[in-house]
Amino acid sequence: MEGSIQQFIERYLSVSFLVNKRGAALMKCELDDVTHDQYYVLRYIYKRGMCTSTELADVFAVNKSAITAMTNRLVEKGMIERGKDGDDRRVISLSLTEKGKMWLIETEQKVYELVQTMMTKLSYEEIEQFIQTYEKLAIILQEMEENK
Amino acid sequence: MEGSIQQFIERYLSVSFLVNKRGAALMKCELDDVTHDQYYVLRYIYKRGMCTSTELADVFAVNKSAITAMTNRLVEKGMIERGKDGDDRRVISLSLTEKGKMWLIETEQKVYELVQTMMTKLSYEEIEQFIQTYEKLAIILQEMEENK
DNA sequence: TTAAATAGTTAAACAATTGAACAATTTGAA
DNA sequence: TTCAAATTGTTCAATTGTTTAACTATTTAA
Repeated sequence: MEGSIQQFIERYLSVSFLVNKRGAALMKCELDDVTHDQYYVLRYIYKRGMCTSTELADVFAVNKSAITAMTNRLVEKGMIERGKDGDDRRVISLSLTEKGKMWLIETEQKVYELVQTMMTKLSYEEIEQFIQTYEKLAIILQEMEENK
Repeated sequence: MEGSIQQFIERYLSVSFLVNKRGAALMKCELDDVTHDQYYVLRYIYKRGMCTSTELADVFAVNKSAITAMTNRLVEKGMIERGKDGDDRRVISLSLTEKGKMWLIETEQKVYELVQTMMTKLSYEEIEQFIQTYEKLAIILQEMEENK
């Protein structure tokens, strides 16, 4: 049993790195001017409607100054805009511009096709099970981060 | 059925990004001076015993010049060494130094503990199934890359 | 034999990231 | 109520990973 766990870990480390790297490389082809990380930031803001730097830094597990740099580039590209809102005058809200929304909707289409091509080589049940476990891992990781 | 696939894609995009980011952030704590990417390069060379720049560039899906930059840093850190060998005098072989091997073995221990903490919250069967599907995805991605 | 292909490097540019220092603002305890 | 501590976001300098184009050295093949 011990040996098997070791092998699981070994296989997991190898395959997770590979899939991430190769997946990112494939996605990049669909993203024009926008980088892989920027795409995920745009996605996140779009799904939230609006969010703050601190929230992004928490979600993406990076420093706030990294978020400042990224959002600067996205503002320069006309994809997002900063706005003051709410009672707390320290807080700056981030939201997609019309251009940003248009771009994201178009791009999601292409990315979806890519992921779909990948997924339809698996059975419905296998996908369901895979994603469920993946989601469990996300929660476990978050707990591990908090208990540190 | 159509709608479900859409939801799978959405869930997959969200969760894969999160797990990668957070997993990398947790791992980084165990890696002293070495970066996340450098760790995977060291791992790969160690498992192979020896390899070339071109091979690394293929496996990691990046340009050869990116590999040159990374290996330069690893040579500066004393973790790997370049050697000429074989008949083809263009080829430069990369292998771990003694220091590199020592470091990797120690670090693998810590990383294994981390991954183990994560995995032991799942059942044996669930891990097995998850990794199997993950490995299928790696193969599918490689095929998609070739057919392009 | 020589033109094309291959292995690796270099240099310039950009993106992502960290850490430390900072300004503006809010919160909370004495 | 007041003032020290905490929070939000920014700036700056440094490091790393990456791409593209141009280049050198070497091998392959027509």
